[in-house]
Amino acid sequence: MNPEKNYRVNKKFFEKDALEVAPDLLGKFLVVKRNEPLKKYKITEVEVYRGEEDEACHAKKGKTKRNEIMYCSGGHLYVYLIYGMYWMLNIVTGKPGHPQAVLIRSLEGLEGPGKVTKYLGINKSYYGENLAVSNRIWIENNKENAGYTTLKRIGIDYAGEYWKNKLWRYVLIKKN
DNA sequence: AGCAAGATCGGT
DNA sequence: CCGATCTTGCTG
Repeated sequence: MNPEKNYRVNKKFFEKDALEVAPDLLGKFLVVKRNEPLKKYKITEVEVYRGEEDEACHAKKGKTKRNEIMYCSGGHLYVYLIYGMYWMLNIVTGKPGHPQAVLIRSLEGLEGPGKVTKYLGINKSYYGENLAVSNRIWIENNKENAGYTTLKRIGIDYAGEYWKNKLWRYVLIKKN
């Protein structure tokens, strides 16, 4: 009997559309196994990048060596370096051939996508990792229901107004 | 082969 | 507001 198995989010969860997965990720736990003891970090802010038509999405110009994992089935990790310094942690969602991913922007007490990866030690070696089966990173369910707000995405001035204005950033409402 | 840009962050 | 820092992808 492996207790971990009862809590890990399965493959099916990630194979839904990014716009459905993103809000459902809020409140759940990101678990990274490095040095014991195992720690769980509550996901508090995520952002959706969805499809080749999305001007802000890395798949906007089709498949490349960097973004090819986005064309795979949901549950894989899309990790890339930005500004030569910060790793961005994304969870691929949806079905194969429909490039989309959810960026993990903040964890409880750890705000900022660059800080999340730096603190957790996420780097290129996590590219393509499968959250459904990996033994060093996965997502765990949380029973508490999560209220959230939607906002515009950050840092995508290069995308046109239409895509810039999409309310594809999801933030967990803090409870007092 | 060369170059511009980038889903960020911390310090002025 | 500005610089750090380097991989990627586009151009020639």
